[in-house]
Amino acid sequence: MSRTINKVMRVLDLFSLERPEWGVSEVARDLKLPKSTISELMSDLADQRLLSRTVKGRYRLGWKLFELSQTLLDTTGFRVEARRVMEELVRTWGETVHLAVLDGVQAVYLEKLQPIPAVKIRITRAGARLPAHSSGVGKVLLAHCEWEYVAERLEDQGIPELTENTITDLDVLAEELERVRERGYAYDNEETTIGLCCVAAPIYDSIRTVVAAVSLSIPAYRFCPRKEEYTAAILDAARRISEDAGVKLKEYPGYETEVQGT
Amino acid sequence: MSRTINKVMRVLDLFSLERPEWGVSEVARDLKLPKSTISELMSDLADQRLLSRTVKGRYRLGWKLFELSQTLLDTTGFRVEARRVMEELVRTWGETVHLAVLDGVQAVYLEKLQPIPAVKIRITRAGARLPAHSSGVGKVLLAHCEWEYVAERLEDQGIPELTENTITDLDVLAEELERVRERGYAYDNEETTIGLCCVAAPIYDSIRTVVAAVSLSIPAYRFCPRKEEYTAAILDAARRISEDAGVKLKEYPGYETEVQGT
DNA sequence: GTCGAGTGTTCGTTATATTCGAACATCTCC
DNA sequence: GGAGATGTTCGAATATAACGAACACTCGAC
Repeated sequence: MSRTINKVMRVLDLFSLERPEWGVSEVARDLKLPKSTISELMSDLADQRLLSRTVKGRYRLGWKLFELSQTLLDTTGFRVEARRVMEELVRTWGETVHLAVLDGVQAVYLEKLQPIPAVKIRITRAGARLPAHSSGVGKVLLAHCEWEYVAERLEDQGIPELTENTITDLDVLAEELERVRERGYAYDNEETTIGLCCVAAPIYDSIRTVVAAVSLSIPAYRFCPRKEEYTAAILDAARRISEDAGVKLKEYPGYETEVQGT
Repeated sequence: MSRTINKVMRVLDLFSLERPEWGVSEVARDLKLPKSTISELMSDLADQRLLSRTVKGRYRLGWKLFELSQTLLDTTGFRVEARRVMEELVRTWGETVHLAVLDGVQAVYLEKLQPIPAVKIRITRAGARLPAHSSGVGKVLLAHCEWEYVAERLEDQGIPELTENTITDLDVLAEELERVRERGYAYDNEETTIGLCCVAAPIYDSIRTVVAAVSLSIPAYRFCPRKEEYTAAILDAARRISEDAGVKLKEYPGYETEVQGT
């Protein structure tokens, strides 16, 4: 593993919402590396526009990152249609809608659409990265990976327990993912946040690979009595986004109770 | 300059709208470097999530880029208010609105809002990077940099002539930027694309530094007769976005001076 | 105004980590 | 089945990033 690349990422990862601006000395202190090393590194990163210099010789993230991110987004097929369908979901149900992809064994949230008087959901936002095993979208995405790979990565990285409902046992998770695969959708039963439930369904691309997941996130007391309606709604949404990608999914898994073989 | 970082950027820059997926051999051939070097490099980048592996061992840009880009955007103060005001501009005038920042001597477009029956503007999109000297937003942004710096960079990188109206002479550009500074806004008189005009105004942050620019882009035949109205509109928009950033700009440059023809 | 502690940057040498070609394991398509 | 792709692994040679010290500079306290 390239030491330079590793260091670059450690530097970039320091920049956060709370702390969007760093000086060379601060970074060097935080990473316990010589000032000179960091100075040269950050200077190089600024030359490449991965960082940008502020007036006072300090640094912020650079616009090159936005550029690259934008070509990534613009070449992500389902995004436009997903956005359209998600807006419709918010209008119809007045609840928060999420769109996420899988990265390793973590869910990266691409979009978060909220109704106007929104229930505050703290932990998610576009660009957030959350452990996949505890959320609706995450479980949908994990369910369509090779279990071998998932199990290995989870054991390496640990299986954080976000609430008392979070599944932290590998065997239990395996069963849960099997269930998700069979029915074609996943519930989050207050596994990420107490008081918050969620239904999620997979988005397929033209070669029938699961590429993303959408979900409705709803306070538990409102969710439980109308579970079936929400489930039907998110399945329909996911199906429409998938179909827009090119292939008719006549037997969209879960929608007509057909099970997709693996 | 770190050779590794340089190589990383050359690799990342290959990924484009037209070609969002690359294999190791393709990259190696394109960059004229040994396969093994590229293989290890791209493998490292994938480990860091700057790239992601597709099913067939090829690579796409990784979601880490989106993550970083998102924290950059979320820590960019003017963006939310800018978006609001821009939407209003589109509704009111039915024309395309751009928001851009300066990166070196190039303008990076953060946002492009179009009316429903849009005049097709090919070269801009969110995430696009264009030479600053030829556009309205670009000239506004350059006008508020040190001329020394701008001149040096332009001489290094060359001053591309996008249309017959593009300013390609450094002295002429210096005068133009002086004029832009004085009046507080810039015109693009078919300097980027023939047939397309533009008015742009600067966005200030709380310490009165120019951090971005907004513009109205309008077909020449529609623009010329109503130049003054458009100018007043974009100045008002820029002022409102700036004021939202914290400081009252009682004497927002150009706002209370008379609008002059070019 | 002056000092001192902070900042970011530059430099030269050393050792380390990247590089590269060849060999390897797969895969795809005639 | 084989020819030509692909991506990956390996070890040795070398170029490259790391480091500490010295530098120039800014800022605030006194």
